[in-house]
Amino acid sequence: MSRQRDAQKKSTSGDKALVTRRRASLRKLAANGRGHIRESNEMRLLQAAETVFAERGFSGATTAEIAARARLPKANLHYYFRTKAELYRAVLANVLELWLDELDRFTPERDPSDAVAEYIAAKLNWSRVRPNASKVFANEILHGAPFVKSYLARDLRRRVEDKAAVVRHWIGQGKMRPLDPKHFVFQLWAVTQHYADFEVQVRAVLGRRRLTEGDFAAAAANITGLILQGALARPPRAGRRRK
Amino acid sequence: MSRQRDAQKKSTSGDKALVTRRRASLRKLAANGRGHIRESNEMRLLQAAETVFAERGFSGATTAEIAARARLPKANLHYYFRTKAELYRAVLANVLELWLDELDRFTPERDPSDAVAEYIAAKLNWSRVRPNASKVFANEILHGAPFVKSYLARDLRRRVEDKAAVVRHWIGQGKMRPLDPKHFVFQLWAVTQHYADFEVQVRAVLGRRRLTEGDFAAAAANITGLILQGALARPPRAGRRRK
DNA sequence: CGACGATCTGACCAAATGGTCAAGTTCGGC
DNA sequence: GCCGAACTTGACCATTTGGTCAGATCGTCG
Repeated sequence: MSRQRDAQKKSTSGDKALVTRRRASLRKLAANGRGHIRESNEMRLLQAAETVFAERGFSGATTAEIAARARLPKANLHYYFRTKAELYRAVLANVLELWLDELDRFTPERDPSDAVAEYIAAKLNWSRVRPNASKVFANEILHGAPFVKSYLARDLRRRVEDKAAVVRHWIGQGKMRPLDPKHFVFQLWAVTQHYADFEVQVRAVLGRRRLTEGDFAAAAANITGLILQGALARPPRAGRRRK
Repeated sequence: MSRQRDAQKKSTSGDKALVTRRRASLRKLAANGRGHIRESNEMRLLQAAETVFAERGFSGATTAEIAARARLPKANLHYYFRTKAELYRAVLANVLELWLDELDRFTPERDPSDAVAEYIAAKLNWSRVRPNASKVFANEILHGAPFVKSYLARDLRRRVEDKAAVVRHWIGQGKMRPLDPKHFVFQLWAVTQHYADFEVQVRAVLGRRRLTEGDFAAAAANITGLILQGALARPPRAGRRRK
């Protein structure tokens, strides 16, 4: 819980006072081993909210539906989260935390093929096990990122900048084709998130009622093959020598 | 206008009576050379609606805002489009029409590298000149495609089935690597739409206030390079010279 | 146990919003 | 210029919905 709250404080600017008050309250309670009711209820609300926000978007979601899904009276929801926006922010903070770290597989020492393959597998796995997180984020971005614009411009941008340097390093080593590192990252994001965000379309085209584990395996294999062959430098042997 | 209406009739099941009535009225007027007021106003409303739906989603959009953007009183909007849902359907129909045809570049006689490169360029171009169309569609899919689910399962699925056959043909000819054709199509969609749907994120990471033509050119080059090298069979001879 | 803060909740409210309507005004063919 | 149809629009309404509140209940520490 506190992880999520900290992330929230980091990534959003509004409601400082509120957050501070709530955190103080939490700390005191946590120290006493109390507050487990709060923790449990916030958990349920966040989970319900993730689902409802994913299905209906921010405006389409109603606090009544979220509360119902969490099996709590609506007034209780507003006891834990002052406003719908605050609840939404909390959900977003969870997702951002999830997303951000995956890029850390990109380090100069590693082999790009390993790092990229792992990244694809990991991201695709999130799309499978927590599609709603992905959808909430996608929805937020789609509508202009009103809540996380500053986060994107700060943290995310810096992070991608770092990873772009790594990719450039790999290129310099002759391990990858010369390509634009940032666009390369966009393309990784695009293909992996697609299976969560556009799930309905994928299902419709494949004629599935639900995407199976096999579908995701096929997707992973395809993406990995495409990206690796598309982005890695061709192996120097086999009669061809590059660089 | 009639194109859009037909597409709408094809792709949605509800409101048959309404559509029929409106179409009859339209036909009569068109025959007399009248109805230009209707045409012009519907146009403005559709355009305004595309923007607002893209920015706010279906639930977030208000008929008042759409009307204001079209510089018409709200009651006037409801004169041309009975309900918000009907207006939304009309916007969607426009987009679907736009999307569907691009896949037709995939024909067995063509060279896959040409077809794919063209497709990427075309799709990316739509992302640039009509990002809102893409966003409306993305939003619809993201939230479970309540209005177009049947369209996806019918028309789109068949279309992709066809094109998958073409890809298989190319693979059989040794022009492409053996890969899953449908997933290949998903990946094409993903990377091209990303630049419209996640525009804010792309802008934030690139540090742009607006995506320039140059950004799109870079994206196109990168995607094309990645996909072509990733999906085409390696040229049999060592000295490369294609086209 | 008694106290006190945390938690719970039904009832309520004001604002926003989709949609209606009736009384107009304009248009274009005759 | 007349007439019916197309179009316009301010005023209005019912519903939905985010959020409030006061009073009740619970949990636990001293």
